[in-house]
This record gives sequence, C-alpha cells and structure tokens, in this order.
Amino acid sequence: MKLLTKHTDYAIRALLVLAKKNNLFVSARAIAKEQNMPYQFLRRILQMLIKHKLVVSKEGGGGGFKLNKPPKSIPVEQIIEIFQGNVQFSECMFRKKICCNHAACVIRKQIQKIEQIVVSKFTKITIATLLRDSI
Amino acid sequence: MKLLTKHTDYAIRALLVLAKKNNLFVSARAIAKEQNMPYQFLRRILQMLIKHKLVVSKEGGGGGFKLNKPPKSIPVEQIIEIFQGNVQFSECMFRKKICCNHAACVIRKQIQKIEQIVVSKFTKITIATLLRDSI
DNA sequence: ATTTACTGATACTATAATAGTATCAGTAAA
DNA sequence: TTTACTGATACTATTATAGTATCAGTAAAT
Repeated sequence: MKLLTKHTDYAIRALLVLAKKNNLFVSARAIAKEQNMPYQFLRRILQMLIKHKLVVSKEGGGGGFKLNKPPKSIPVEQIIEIFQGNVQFSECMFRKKICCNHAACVIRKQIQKIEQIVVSKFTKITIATLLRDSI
Repeated sequence: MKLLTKHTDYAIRALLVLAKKNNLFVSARAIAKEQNMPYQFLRRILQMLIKHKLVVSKEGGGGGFKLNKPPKSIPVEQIIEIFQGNVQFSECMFRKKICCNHAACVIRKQIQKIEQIVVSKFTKITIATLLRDSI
C-alpha cells in the first residue's frame, strides 16, 4: 500500500526546504545535499514543479528555486496528482480498458469511498501544516 | 493510488463466487469463465488462498474449490495482506533501508495515520458485506 | 572576457513489481 | 482409460519506478 512514490516524497521534502527558506532562491544542489536526494533526479522533479507553477526558478550563479505560492496553498494531494496521476478511479481500470463489471461492481464502489477519504485527508495536509508540525 | 492489484481484485471476485455457491466445489475453470479472468493466473491465486487457509480444494473430476471459513470471517484487508504484503509501513522504506529521517519524519507520521484509516476500512469490508451489497 | 555556479531539456539505463502464460505430474469421478 | 480437475513451478511480457548522464544556455563573480 505505497501511498507515495519517491517522486512525491522528494517533491514534498524539497518544497518544505523552500518554504523554510521563505523567499530566497535555493539551488537544486543545496536541496539535494540537505535532504540527501539524488541530484539529477531532484532536478527533474523541480522541473515538474515549475511546469505546474508550484515553484519558480532563477538561472545562473546564485540562482535556484523558490515557492510560487504560499505553503498553505500547496496541498499534498496536488503533489500526488502531479507525480502519481489522478488519485481516484485508477482502480478497476486496466490498461485503459474499463473493467467488465464497471457499473455494477460492488468492490469498485467500496474502493471509491475509501479513495475519497484518502483524497480528503491529503487535501487537508499542506506544505504549511507539515512545516508547522516539523518545527 | 492503486489500492488493489489484479491479484487482490481477482481473489476477492473468486471468493465472492465461492461464497455464492455456498458449500459446493467450484472449479477454477468455471470461476475464470464466469468472472472473465485468465485461467492460469486465477489458479495461482487460488493456490495462495489455499496456502492461507481461506479455501480448500478437491482434486479430480468434479473437484474444485470452496470456502474454508464463513464469508463474514474474510475481511478484504486479509486478502490485501496476502497479495500485496503488509498494508502499513511500506511508505518511507526504500529497498529494505529505512529512510534517513525515519524517527523525526513528519510526512511519515501523517501517512501512517491515513494508512491506519485505510486498514480499518478494509477490515470492516468482508466477503459477506460485499456479497450482501451485490445482491 | 572567462570562469563558475547555476537551470532547461532530454535521452538513457537499471530494477522491481505486476500481470499473464505454459507445462508436467498427479488425482478421482465417470 | 478417458476426462475433468488440482499441485507445483518455470517462464515471459509489460509497465512503473528510480536513478544517471549529457549538452546547451544563463547570469553573477572574478
């Protein structure tokens, strides 16, 4: 039951680092070192975060990344969506083909309920709440 | 957020078929046909269910499988454990190595809470409750 | 100007998990 | 003795996950 992949996990930790440094640019190198993450892997993750407007970057020496919105506006749910796709409805789908019992499937309905709970939990957890808890 | 793999999904459906047929032996062939599952794949799943004492088998012609306990004593949580391993604590572990921030990790604590909720939900859903809902 | 510290973009590889297939040996009812 | 079944196990295909490597460009510092 792996709820988070490494992508998501690293992304959250990177965003927490940026949140702590407030409005300063922090380089990928510095984040990777502090959080003990593989540098090139982290860089790709940061590129994704830029594409989804969660962070902005500054090129050149002294450049790096900083948050593009307040930590309270970045729910973990959104980060999961970026790196793991839609949280709901991935069950009972198989290779783009909807499972044969789609409409009637009891199991699917139960799973959906649980997924909805998980989503609502992850929506309430934000970079801000994680930051608060980690201090 | 794939909560169930095909193994688990097929296992649940197979157990539902057996629950419906009550105390009669049903062959893997018949289950596979009714539920539109790959036959050999299902057979391996049934072997696992035997190993974990959820079903018993009868060899030879007219043989097959039947439940080894009442449907209400088979929570979905147990089936998940059999095919997907322990539901909890799989997060923040990476290749048998515990993540560096193990003790202090805020994210891990939040995930654990959510996992516990998921587990408790899946414990309440049993073959009996699914059967009831499907009629 | 040129070195240095950085990002942008993208191609590549390794490993593990998931899903599915195939085969042979044995059992028991018809 | 054929037929319909299970037991056991080896094999393959596909996808997801994780991680690496490289080249081009930018901008501050010297």
